[in-house]
Amino acid sequence: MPRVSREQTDRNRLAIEAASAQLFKQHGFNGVSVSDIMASAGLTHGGFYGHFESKDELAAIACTQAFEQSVARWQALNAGQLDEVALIGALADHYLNARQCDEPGLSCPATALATDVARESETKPVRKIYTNGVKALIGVIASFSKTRQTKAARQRTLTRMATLVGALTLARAVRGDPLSDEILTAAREQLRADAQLGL
Amino acid sequence: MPRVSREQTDRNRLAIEAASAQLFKQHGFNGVSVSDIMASAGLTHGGFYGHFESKDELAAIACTQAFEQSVARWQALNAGQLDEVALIGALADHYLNARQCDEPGLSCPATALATDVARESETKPVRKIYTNGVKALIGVIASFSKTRQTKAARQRTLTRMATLVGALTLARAVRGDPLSDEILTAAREQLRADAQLGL
DNA sequence: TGTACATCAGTGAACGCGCGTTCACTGATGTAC
DNA sequence: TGTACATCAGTGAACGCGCGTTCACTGATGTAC
Repeated sequence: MPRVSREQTDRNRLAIEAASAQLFKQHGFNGVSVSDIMASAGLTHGGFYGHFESKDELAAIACTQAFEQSVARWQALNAGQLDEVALIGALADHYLNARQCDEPGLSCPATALATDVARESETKPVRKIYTNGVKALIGVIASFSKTRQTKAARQRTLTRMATLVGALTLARAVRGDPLSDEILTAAREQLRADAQLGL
Repeated sequence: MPRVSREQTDRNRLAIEAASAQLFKQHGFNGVSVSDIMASAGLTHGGFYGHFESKDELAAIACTQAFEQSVARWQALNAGQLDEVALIGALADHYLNARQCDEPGLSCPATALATDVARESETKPVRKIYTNGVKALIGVIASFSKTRQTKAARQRTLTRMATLVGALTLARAVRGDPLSDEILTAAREQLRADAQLGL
């Protein structure tokens, strides 16, 4: 039943991008085939190269979009008139829960794609995209604080980011064991407690 | 030039195990082929199945050995008469440095294999091995403290583990950018500072 | 507005390739005498 | 200790399979008149 209207073509492209972002985060770049992605978008594999140059190009696009979505979600936490302590608590609750843990496809690329990106060659576009994405997320955490960004504050911000990523990474890897939830809860409460102390 | 002495056979098996542990940590379970592993051990791929049932079986063995090595290294930090603050500082220095960051093959499986393990089916042996390995590492951190393990202490221990894993994971993914070193340094100093405060 | 036709999005077979695994074979090792 | 032979660790070709990518084809869409 080819060919398809221009509007449908655009919708198909968006569907491919959305499906790939989800699948890449869930199974990694090498754990997903072009056929998997196209099937998930309701198409067959052959049409892929009408939309994208290569699987690598789509990976870069999907990574970009995934970070944009994550940054927007983090910024949305800042919509109310919350102070830093409440914002860090809200971020910890948002990031470290069972749903994020069980559904990497719907979750943050900073954690879901970290190891995949690290294993890509440094010349691949996705490396720079990932780095910029992480910088943007770190920027959102920093923006939660209304005071001047001292060296100590910067250090705390980077460590918070590391704790968020590490707790979710570990919780996923030990999923099925009570330790998984225990790690999420511990990091959540510790981040909140440390913020409370004004560290 | 087959066949080979029994001693050589044993040495070959050990070489395969060592090579695979290194390659799996570096490139992930699916990023390494049986041929890669055998070549890295100085052999050809066909002999693999004389030593192991399957690639999965070797993955489980390699994961077990990698954790044993990591646990031993962490425990070795405790050989002196250091107090908890000094031990946490020593662990942070050991875990969060450029060498660990640049050489995942020589590094800790808790970080290097986390995402790979998370993507394996829950029925695969490597899942349980990984979980037990992480528990052992957490146990070593807990053993650094000479006081009773309160709920707060347990929470701090789990968060420390998360921070170590997250900082190394992120530093690897943004390698090539100054942010990489900045994250390692920040987490290292923050872990030390928090320990100093007796948290 | 209606018709004739060029365009091109999507299909599915096909490509070369590398994967995990199997297996017939080789020839040095290990053993029985 | 020396010899004859069975064993079996390692080799490399081969298996079926799925990968990323290409391409001839189809037929509804979009356009020129």
